[in-house]
Amino acid sequence: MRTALRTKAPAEGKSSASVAIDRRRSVPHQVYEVLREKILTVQLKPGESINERWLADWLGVSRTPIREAINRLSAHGLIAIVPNVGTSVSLINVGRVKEFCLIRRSLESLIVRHAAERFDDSAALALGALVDQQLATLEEPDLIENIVVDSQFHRAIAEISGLTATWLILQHAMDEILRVRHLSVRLLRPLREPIDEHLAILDALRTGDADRCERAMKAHLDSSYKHIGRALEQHPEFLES
Amino acid sequence: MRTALRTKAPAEGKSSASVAIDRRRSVPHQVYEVLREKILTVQLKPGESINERWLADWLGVSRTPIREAINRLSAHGLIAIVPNVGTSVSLINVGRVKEFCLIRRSLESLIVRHAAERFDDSAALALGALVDQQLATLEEPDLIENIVVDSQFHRAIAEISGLTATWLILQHAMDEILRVRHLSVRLLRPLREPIDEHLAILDALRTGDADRCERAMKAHLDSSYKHIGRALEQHPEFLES
DNA sequence: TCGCGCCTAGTGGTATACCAGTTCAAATCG
DNA sequence: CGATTTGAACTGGTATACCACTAGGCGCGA
Repeated sequence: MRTALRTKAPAEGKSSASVAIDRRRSVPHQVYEVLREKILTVQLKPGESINERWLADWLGVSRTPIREAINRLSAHGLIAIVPNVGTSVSLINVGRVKEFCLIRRSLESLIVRHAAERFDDSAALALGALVDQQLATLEEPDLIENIVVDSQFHRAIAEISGLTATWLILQHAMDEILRVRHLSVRLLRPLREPIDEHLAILDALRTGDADRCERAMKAHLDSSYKHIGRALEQHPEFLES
Repeated sequence: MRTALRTKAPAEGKSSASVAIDRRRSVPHQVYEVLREKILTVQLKPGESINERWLADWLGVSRTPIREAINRLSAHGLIAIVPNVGTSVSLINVGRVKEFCLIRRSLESLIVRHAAERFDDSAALALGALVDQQLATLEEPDLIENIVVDSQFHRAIAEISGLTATWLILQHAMDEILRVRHLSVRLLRPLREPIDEHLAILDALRTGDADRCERAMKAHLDSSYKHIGRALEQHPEFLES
């Protein structure tokens, strides 16, 4: 529990960060992005402790922006802060993940319905390209690239729908789900099924039939839900309570 | 724009705050609650500027916890921070409010369906009491009490459903809507219709028919949507762009 | 040897001082 | 008299020092 980030930076004089902080943009925002990335990809494992002072030294900034970033992550449930005790990457709460899947199902249905109304040729082109890109990932040995493209597909639909606030909310729910998917990223190979489901959604969007779109999306997310359940079972060491 | 909070505290030596900060609980959290309350009830009007240092003096704490609270409010869109310029209460973005109504419709449907499955006698009792309480507010001259009880009704359903994360997300979306409702709080009297709709939802819950519950909830929210639209039209001075 | 209590190191929380950028208005020059 | 410039006041952003509290190890006493 104490090792945490410590092992990574062998005390090289000053700020040996692999991730450079660019002073032009908001420092707290960059710290937030860096940590979020590392948590979602499970480079920072659930339960690992986080030390504000160490992070500050590592990134070459003061504790203040670090605290700000950590507070945001804590608000999203990715980090658990226990006053006077310590901060650590949140364990995965199974109930929470399942609830987020429900939320996702609900909001992505809303999104795809709106996307159906605003669908046009350029949207079709963009989604088609993403499906092709995802097909290419079938050759990859692990899931990592597949997950990225998969997320981009859903994001693209959200952009077509124009529901930006909804996407923002959804993204926070997705974070927890994404983390679970990354758990087994090295063990599994990309599958064909989800891509076929994406194609089904794209076909539905082409017809402009909102009900059909919603059905296709729900079918896709329901099958995704099963995979998530399996991934959770394989990693009981990261689960809460 | 500069007057803002200034006018309120006529420089009375030290910390003339009407809201006392209790050192036992988290200071930033309390500051957050105080500001959120004042923004949602439109005691702090959209567009009003906010001064960190003034707030810090007023509440008798340092700027650090103030900044933390303001950052959280900014993340939820209630406050707009412009670097090197100033911080102010966000103007109301009509598109955003409408989108939040959609999100609410979506998530409250999810919630009421789950509540239908977990509905029992004690739940019926609690909701019944809230409807009675809301009936009592019909005598009140303004909406303020009515809005509070109305929110409690929806919250109670969320608690019955057990979907705590969903309610948390929903609450953030509701904040923006609540602010709009408070705009015309002094002008309007409580109406009978929404209460009847609440009764319809309660009846549907009693039958345990999830589909019927969802229909009742959507009908309720759709009629609520119309009222919100009207409230927005009456206050163009607070709207964005 | 076992158990209790103290003590130190380390945590997050808070206060404060300083910095860079922006605004607005007064003063100065044409 | 008007346009321009310059500077003071104020903004949010950052760094740093200090504080209260906890955990866990170490030693002392039974």
